[in-house]
Amino acid sequence: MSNNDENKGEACHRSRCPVSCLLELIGDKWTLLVVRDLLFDKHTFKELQSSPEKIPTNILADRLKRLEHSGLVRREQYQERPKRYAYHLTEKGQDLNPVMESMILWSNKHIPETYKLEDILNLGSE
Amino acid sequence: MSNNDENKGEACHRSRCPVSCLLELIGDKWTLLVVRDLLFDKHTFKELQSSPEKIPTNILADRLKRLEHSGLVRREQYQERPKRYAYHLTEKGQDLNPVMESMILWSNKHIPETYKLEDILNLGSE
DNA sequence: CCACTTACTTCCATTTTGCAAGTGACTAGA
DNA sequence: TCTAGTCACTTGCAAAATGGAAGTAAGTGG
Repeated sequence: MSNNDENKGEACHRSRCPVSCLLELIGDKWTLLVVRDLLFDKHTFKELQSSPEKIPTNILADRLKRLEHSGLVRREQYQERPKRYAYHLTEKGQDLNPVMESMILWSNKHIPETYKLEDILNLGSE
Repeated sequence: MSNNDENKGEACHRSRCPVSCLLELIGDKWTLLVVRDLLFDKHTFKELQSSPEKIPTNILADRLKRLEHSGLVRREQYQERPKRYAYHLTEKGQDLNPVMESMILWSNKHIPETYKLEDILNLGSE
């Protein structure tokens, strides 16, 4: 990361459309799954890696870096020796909750067999 | 559409997570922009092509096919000679509106200079 | 006939993905 | 001390996806 990269949180946008701009941050098959897991109290690399969709580790590392760079996620050391890191959503990241919720509602209506919100919470505590 | 195509709207999912399943349909940088345009009354290939993000034509054709295949979009001929086609959202596709709205709210809050909903509607009528 | 339009398709170099294997730092046990 | 194991990644590489440009098919209008 050079100095030039840092002054703007983001690179130049394709347009000023809010949908387009958000898609530049989360527009792919994996990023929102990471956000989902962070919302549902998974915080270490290991925990994020072990989700049922089986995200490849290089993709996970990349997405965490991007999310951190775009200010949605904060990486913090939770242990000194050996050094271990945990990832947490910033407020900006947590604000994606309504997006996530509307997506869940859509899928529950249109894709049979998808887990309801309660199912997800129950699964998490098993 | 044959009977065979219909029973499988989709291939096998990565998981039964509603977020993951929806991402298999719209999880990329372009698909939701097409849905956005269809929501905002753009219906021909030409119109969709001319959005400010400048989607490549091969990607647009591919995304329209996928959206049609997953039942979010319907392709219909609106003119006989020469044959011309228009794309419209099905009810399933229109139901993505709340997702779109929550995304717009997020961007308006967190990304400066993004258009508000009114701005978008005004631009459309110019 | 020629230019022009719409709705795509094809070609191909570059980029991104996805899988497997490897690395570095450390701990705990024989 | 040697060995195995854990966590948090990184690296290598083949395969797939993307993006830009050019081409094509089917028409219209002059």
